Amino acid sequence: MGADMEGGTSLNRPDFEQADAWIATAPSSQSESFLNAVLVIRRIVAEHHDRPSLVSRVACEVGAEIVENIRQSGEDLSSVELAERYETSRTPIREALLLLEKEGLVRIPQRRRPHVAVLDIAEAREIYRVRAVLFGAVASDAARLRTDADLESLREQLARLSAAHDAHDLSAYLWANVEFYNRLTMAAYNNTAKRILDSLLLRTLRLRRLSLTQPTRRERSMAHHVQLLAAIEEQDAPLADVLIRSNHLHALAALEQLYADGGVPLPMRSRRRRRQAAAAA
Amino acid sequence: MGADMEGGTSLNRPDFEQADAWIATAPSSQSESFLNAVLVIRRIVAEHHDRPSLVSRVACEVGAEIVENIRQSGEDLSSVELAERYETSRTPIREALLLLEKEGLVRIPQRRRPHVAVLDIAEAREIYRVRAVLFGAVASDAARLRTDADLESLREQLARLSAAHDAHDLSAYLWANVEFYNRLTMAAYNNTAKRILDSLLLRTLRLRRLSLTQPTRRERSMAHHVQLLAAIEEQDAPLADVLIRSNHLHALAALEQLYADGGVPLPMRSRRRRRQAAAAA
DNA sequence: TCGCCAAATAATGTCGACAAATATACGAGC
DNA sequence: GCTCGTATATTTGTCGACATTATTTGGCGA
Repeated sequence: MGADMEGGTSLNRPDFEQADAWIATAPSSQSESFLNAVLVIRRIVAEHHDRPSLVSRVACEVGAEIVENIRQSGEDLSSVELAERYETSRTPIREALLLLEKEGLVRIPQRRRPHVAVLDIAEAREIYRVRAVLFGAVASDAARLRTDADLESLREQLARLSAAHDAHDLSAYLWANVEFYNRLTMAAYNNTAKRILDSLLLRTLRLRRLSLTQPTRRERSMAHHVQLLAAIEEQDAPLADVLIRSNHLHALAALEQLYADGGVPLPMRSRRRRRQAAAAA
Repeated sequence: MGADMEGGTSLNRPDFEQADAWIATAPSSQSESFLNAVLVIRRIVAEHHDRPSLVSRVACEVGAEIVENIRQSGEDLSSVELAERYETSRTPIREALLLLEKEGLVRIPQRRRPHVAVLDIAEAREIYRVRAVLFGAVASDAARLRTDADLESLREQLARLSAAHDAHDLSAYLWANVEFYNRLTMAAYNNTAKRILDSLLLRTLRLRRLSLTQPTRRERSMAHHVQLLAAIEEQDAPLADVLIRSNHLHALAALEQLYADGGVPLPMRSRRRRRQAAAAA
């Protein structure tokens, strides 16, 4: 999806330049990253909506916009605006927003406009703590239960991760990372845990790109993945557990740093962008 | 399972005798247990719906019926039926069902009737494993972070638990147990973890009563709580961790036993109860 | 000029209706 | 008698409309 023309209305995704700031190297990978976001979100939020229903389409797209920081934290998500934009009634929009609320990307207060959920450092801390513990258990299980096919799948993904790392392609690295964790959780054969981890991942995905901006963080992350896969190959469950927990705590520390330095662009106090009287279809 | 009488309309809560089978001693605590279920569900599913909105009312009541095994596993939850029963349109019903789906009590396949989620042993196993790990971390945190007020609250609740145990009141014991865990998770000051644990608890609440039917299980559970509180009082985080994990694994073992013995009344293959033309208002 | 209160505006929650899709009942064929 | 295909009957997904409730605009007073 390229430039959203129709220059006047504020309905289009704004400030692409801002998004640019996070894409370190490959400028053309913007839309590709967005597509990745849509795919991941579809996997997580619309897993049961097998067929491309209306609500799943809206949920995926809006969710991707949030994850890609096209919609800023706290920004209003008026159901009528979205209904106009997707040329549908408000009922499916409402349901899509409910799906996104379930994943923690959107908040829907009673009788108030839904808005993009804000992720303060306290909540991020909580999420990372939970993820660390759960991921530890999952990695531990994966180390014990993984099949050869799982192992092969993980190796393959690690190669992609490494390639993205070498190419200094931040966006590619990010999504390869997500997919690596996806395969890892699958290897533990615990769908309940996977669901929870996926949901928690989604919540912090907005910050992930920020955190990986730091080169030292990326180095550490890459090294970590190599170690982790080795531990799983050797079926060293305790080591896998400790490794992944440690990595999460480091990632959290990096995030705390970013928040402390004001590197997180989040404020935006819920003032609604004025709707222009938009023309026809 | 008991007689599915289908006397007049099948819209009312049926087979109270069936519920009776699980209430070991106090026959009058039936409705009280239902009320407890409603309260707990309101706390969990409708936490943001502060004001008593329509959807929260429906969600709480239907959810309570599921948890109390008044609605059987797999039973259809037609939105028109519910709309009739609550004298409202289908829109709020739909949203209420979505809320319950989010908590795993209901499944809503596309273009098919929603139905009470079935909880097979595999999923129960997954849930208990996740809960064990997460609860371990939470208990660990609680041991370190608990304030004196938290401690007092836990002691008080343990007393109630003990009283219910001495009175052989299964239902009271069950709900006191739920509240004890609620206070415990609060003492860890991690709302994300609490939310997840609450949701997982809700999913297994239906089975909990079954599991506690076994007297030895109740003895063990009671003893466990005493030990756990002691560990938290002494700020022995590792001990709290191990204790709660161990308890969960024992509970799971009891469940496996029940499933193996066919003690779980769950089957019911989604055939819809025939609607009778119900009369006026 | 700034802050508080009231009218006006816009958004949400709910409703009843309709089209598409599914589940049920009925009847034919073996 | 039982299984399979077809017609009927519900049911879901979506829509546009309305009442109620927030939000914003505009006015008044200090």
